[in-house]
Amino acid sequence: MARVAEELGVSAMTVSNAYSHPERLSGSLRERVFEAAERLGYAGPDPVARSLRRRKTNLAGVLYSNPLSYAFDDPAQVLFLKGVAAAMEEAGMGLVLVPGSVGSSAEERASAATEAAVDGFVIYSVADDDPLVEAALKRRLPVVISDQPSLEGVPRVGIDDEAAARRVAEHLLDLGHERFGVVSFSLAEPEGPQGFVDGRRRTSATLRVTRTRLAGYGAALEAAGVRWEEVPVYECFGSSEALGREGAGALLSLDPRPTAILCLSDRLALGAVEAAHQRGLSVPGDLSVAGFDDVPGAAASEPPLTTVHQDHAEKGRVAGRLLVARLRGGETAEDNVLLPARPVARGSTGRPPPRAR
Amino acid sequence: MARVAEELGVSAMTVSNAYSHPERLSGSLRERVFEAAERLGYAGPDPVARSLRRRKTNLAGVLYSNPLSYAFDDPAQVLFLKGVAAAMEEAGMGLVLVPGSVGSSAEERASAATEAAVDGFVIYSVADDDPLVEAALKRRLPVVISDQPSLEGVPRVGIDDEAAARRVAEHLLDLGHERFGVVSFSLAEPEGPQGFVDGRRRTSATLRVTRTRLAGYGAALEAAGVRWEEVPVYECFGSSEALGREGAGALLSLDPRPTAILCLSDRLALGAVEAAHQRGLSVPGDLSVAGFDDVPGAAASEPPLTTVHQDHAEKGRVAGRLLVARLRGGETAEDNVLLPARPVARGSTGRPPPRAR
DNA sequence: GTGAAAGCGCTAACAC
DNA sequence: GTGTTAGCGCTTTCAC
Repeated sequence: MARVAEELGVSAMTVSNAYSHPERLSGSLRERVFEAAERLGYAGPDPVARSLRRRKTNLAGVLYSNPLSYAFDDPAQVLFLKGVAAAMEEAGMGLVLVPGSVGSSAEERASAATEAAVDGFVIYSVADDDPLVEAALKRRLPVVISDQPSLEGVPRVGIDDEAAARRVAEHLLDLGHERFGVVSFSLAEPEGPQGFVDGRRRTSATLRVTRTRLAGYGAALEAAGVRWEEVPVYECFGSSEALGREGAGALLSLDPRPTAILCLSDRLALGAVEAAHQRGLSVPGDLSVAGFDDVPGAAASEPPLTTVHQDHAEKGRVAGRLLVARLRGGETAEDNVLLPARPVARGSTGRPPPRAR
Repeated sequence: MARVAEELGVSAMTVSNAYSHPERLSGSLRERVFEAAERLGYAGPDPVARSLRRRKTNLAGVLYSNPLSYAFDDPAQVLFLKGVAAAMEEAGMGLVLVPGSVGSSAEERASAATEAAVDGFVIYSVADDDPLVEAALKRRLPVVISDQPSLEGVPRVGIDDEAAARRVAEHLLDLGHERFGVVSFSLAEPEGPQGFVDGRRRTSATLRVTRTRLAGYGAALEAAGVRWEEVPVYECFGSSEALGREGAGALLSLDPRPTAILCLSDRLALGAVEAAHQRGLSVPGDLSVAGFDDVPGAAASEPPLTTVHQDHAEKGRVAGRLLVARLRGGETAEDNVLLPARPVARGSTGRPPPRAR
């Protein structure tokens, strides 16, 4: 910039103004500045220096606990990102996907939050005790959390997971089911071995969404006289079709076999349906399967998946807008947005097989 | 930082070193620095100031010409982003999604490239004459282009679009088709009215991918004695199922009706299949439809879609790695990576109906 | 409408 | 091991 100023015999300030405050210059001088810049190969004010001086980057960071590329595998997460991106775009801001975790140690993850040059964070679905959260908060930048954890004084957007879970379970109960199984994603980080989960781990899970959904299932089942303690819950460390197959496979090997499987995500549920088919069981004839999320594809699967609908893109959009509001307006009212979610009964659930009643 | 240093009676340099060069400090002093920082609410070196001083941000920008949220609608783009993200994560870098374009004027788009605080750009599928490209190049930062445009001296990763298009067209020709129609996405930006495209616009299109794929179709058809000039090409301004329905609808209203429709993307092709079904035409009985991209879902559609397979995630990964290599290694050999792409014949193409032969 | 001074928060380079 | 100096490139403030 100094070189451009020198070339023209004006001060650096004038060059700066040409870019940042056009109205403070005569049109012709402004033209001359741009022309000289072009000649000297000056592309305009350095964004980093400008950010330092202005004390804002115009960038929002998105933080989650998985490797970046996972975020693009899960349709629910993609929709969420889409919503956040839309909100940022509205506000003329960019989105930074912070490198999650190559080695993925807790420390490394925290440092991602510490070292990101952003004006604020959207934290997406992270464990209550993830050091990421503390690190982000320590920056004293505005933060909005989606889904989890739920933190005093930090705006959060999510759904009523417990009520939604309760209502899918009730749907299955209404159909007459009595023997249940659950395929869950992680209850806590870091991940241990996969497998069946005892009662203590169920209630002490550090992933709020998992804990709350399980609590919802439990409440519904207990209310109907099913002993929740005895319902097998298989914990998978992730949320993919393959894991759902594995989890449901374990449940279907039990004797007696469940007639209904509740899954904490649609991807797990889609895998559960596959597992049933592999064993020659029909869905919903022999086995009912319910998912959670209503991702695109749930309605189109064979059979169409009973699940809980929620608007993931909207969740992201709201989270993004909440962050922008904080960034712009300083302290707004404390927000804790609960978006609607409702069970959708489709073809994958039906009455239990006669011999099982 | 100064406050922390003062608190401890050491220099700012020592505090800086505690964070950036741990080995230059005694362990105990380092501990004391962190402890004082904690007490004073200092979260560590400001990332922006650090970036200014070190002259690197550890961020790569991704540039495309559509609004950010579009990128999350198209499965091919999501996979591409996933690949870029994976490459960045490998390198310990973050990814910036630069706000495309609310008002979306060319100038605004260019300014996104001018004002992004990044170390380099991945430019994804942008028109030859998009000012975005010039703006990014002017920054003199490393740039890698995916798909388009194709620029002297700028590394590019893509597929051989022309050859791939030629081969799908040949597949249809081999089946015996003689009456073709094409559903294309945009030939140029900015977008004009949708509709049928004349020969001049076909060859002067500024979107290289579109131009090249059309050229591939044309070459195959001409070689088989079909007059390319007379093949109707319907241009849609985007690549969605809805647009594919519209474009195919227009083609199916022609008399004589095409027996084969070539689509420049799978989403368009999926829409074309719907359009046929709406009209009571069977695919491939009455109409053959071929797509391009082999997105997840193409194989699972009804009927499974004949298309051109390419590995979008790999494309993103290669683009990302190329950028990282430039960033790290300075000038590497000029790269122009062509990834494999091959036609995949599935259920949506078959022999033309007897009465049409 | 233009410019001088000051400083955003940090760290490379080099002493000690 | 620790400190000093200097400066990354810009813009806010205020004077002219």
